[in-house]
Amino acid sequence: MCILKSEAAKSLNTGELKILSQNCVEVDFKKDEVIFKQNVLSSNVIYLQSGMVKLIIAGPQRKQILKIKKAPCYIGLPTTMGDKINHYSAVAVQNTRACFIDISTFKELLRLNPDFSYEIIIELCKSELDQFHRCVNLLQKQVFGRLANNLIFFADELYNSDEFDLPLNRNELADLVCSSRESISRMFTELADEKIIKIDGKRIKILNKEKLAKIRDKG
DNA sequence: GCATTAACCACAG
DNA sequence: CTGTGGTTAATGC
Repeated sequence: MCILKSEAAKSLNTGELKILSQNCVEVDFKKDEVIFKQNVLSSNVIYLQSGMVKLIIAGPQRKQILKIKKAPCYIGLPTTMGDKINHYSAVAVQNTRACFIDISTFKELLRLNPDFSYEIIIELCKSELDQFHRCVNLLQKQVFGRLANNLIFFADELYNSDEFDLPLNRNELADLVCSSRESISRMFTELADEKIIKIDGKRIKILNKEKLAKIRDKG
């Protein structure tokens, strides 16, 4: 049962787990497949079992990548609990296995089991703090700082390695840091010239993390 | 004024 | 899909 792996689900008893497993469906997604779509009615909370996903919202001007999320985690909690329709879309960035949990089942478990609810609240709070920081970064830093910030996030949080394949193309990176495709290109070549990173297509290697961190902090 | 930052356009691999 | 050059607008000494 996939959900067993979730931190929150550890606090469920056998009966509750049974309720969960009977109202939960596992689905595999290939890279670029849409897991859920903005503006459509949503009735599931989704637990990511493996893989990686980008959350995208269509803004007033252009689209915006909200966040890259890596399994194991829940996605769509705010968008499913907060309203009837999805406020953003989720698209697989790599092959991903997800578990769809019926919203009424999920609510029932929240009601039945305080430990489960507690874990969910913790996750949501962490995520909100995260968003606050992201918001300030986006508003107060220049593009270089925002890009460096995300490169370090990829290395430290997503891949646990200083060498990795970018989960996004240049255009999407621009959508992530509120910039333009051209600026991202230029910055990559500049960072490479200064031997701070090495680039080969989507392959990135961070050569000088101290300098990169300095760029991130200075903005 | 002059420099810097970064977006938009166009064109080329 | 990417990289580069030219242009341009906004902002800050």
